[in-house]
Amino acid sequence: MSRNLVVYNSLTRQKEKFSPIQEGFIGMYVCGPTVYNDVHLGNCRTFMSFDVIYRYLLYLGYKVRYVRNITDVGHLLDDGEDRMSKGARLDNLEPMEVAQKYSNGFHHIMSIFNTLPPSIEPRATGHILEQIEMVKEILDNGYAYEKNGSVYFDTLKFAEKTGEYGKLSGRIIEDLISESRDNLKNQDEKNHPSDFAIWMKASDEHIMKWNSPWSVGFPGWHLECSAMSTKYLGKNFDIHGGGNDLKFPHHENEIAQNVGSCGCQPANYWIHTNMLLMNGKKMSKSDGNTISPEELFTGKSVHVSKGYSPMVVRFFMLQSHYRSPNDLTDEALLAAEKGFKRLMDANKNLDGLIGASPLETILDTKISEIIEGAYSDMDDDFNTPRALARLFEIVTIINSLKDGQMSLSDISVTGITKIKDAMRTIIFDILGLKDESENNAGPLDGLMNLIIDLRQQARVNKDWGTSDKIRDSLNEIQIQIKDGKEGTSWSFK
RNA sequence: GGUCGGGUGGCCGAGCGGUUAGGCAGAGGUCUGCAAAACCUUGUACAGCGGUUCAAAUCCGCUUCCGACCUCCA
Repeated sequence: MSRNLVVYNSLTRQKEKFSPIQEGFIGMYVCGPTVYNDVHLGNCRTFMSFDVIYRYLLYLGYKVRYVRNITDVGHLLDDGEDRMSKGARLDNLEPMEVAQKYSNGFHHIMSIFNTLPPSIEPRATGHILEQIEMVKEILDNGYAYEKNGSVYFDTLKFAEKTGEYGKLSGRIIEDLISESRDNLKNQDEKNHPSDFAIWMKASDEHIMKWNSPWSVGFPGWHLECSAMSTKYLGKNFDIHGGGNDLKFPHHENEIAQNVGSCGCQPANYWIHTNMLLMNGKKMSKSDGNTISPEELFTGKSVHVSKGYSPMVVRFFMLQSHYRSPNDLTDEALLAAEKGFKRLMDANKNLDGLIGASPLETILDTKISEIIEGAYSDMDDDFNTPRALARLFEIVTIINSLKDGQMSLSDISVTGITKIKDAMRTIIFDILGLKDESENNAGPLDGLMNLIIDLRQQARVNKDWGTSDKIRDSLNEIQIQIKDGKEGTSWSFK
């Protein structure tokens, strides 16, 4: 915590020095998925971005309560039907079955991408009471009105009295009047087009509904995040995050609900991640420009020429800043795959290195500067691409030491230890990458050692026919033989 | 149409007043029985036009192209 963390705050549109409400503790709320179908890669990018943020805050020594919700009710489609109900109707399942099924899938993918689980993962349906309470408070404060069993947030009145509405998204309420879409359900019940439902009366055929003072119905989308963040992090907490497509209306309305119920700003810092593009276009569930994690891993998609491992994908995403759009292309993934391998190989090469200088050297100093630079990059609004660039400078040094372009006497014992610590802390703890090649242990290793050994004998006997046959045959089954200075190794192609 | 954010070398992608970003590809070299792999070295850039400045990819203006949001989205 001695470092100076700076974060970009969407609320003020500038980088700000980060200081938590309570020294040493951080409350962070991130909008999670609506579990009505499989996660797509765009979702994954957002959660990986916040995973790195979470990991870095932990690294800095903060005790972080990371809350990421699961929305399983209240999210309306264009025709007014609840997403969950629609999923249930199509699959002939209970709504809770749909939610469970896709929550499981979501967790599975998140773990494949090596993201840490949040501290609390609350569900909207588990917090109906809290949401009803919040509707009451908003009504009591005069920022909502009831119409036919539904309750709407009064954006005009709220904007007039508090001047708060539109701050986050840079929206002006007059513009909202003329631009609002008019095809939403119960639009005619609203006093003002920018008003939004915080409680909706359910129709008879609606499956997910609860009793309330106003009607048998369900909470509006936006409300669950306001209620749950308040419940678990308090009325005012440190960080609120989400994809930047949630800025409006979701986050704007969330702020309105929080301010409207308790009179205080929910979060001090708003962090928004940018979109994942594919071939230059926004990746989105609704317009078909999408690739699922499985398709990407297996290569079974028209968008990729082959499969890419989860860590290659994670590395690829870390190579761009979380606030920049990231364009996923086959070519870019191919480049990331090679770069990631180089990074992992260098890390492994470290094991064989021992510094020979008893004293601190010029190289030691240079390395310390690079490492400090990498941490400074993380301090600067979690700049992972820059931190990664610094690591590659170290990669070159490691390889030069290993291959003899640099002498081991140029570096001290502690210099090597420093590199090892920093590489591992940054790559694995902070960036959350994993060395996937370490999963190959078992009988295969022994078998390969035997084959390599036999080939080595043939080579010693200058039996090139046999040695080349072994090499070429293995190559055909996607195993690559690598003859190096200190012996032969192998890997999957 | 409104609001916001962008256009950086063959590709991806940082930087946002003076410094080598980095990765991939390309070129040269090292190693090797040959090859592959690996490693080292290295060229190439800031959409266009003006302006401010000793100095601009970085600030300002205009032009042009692209993207996001504007009540489905992470």
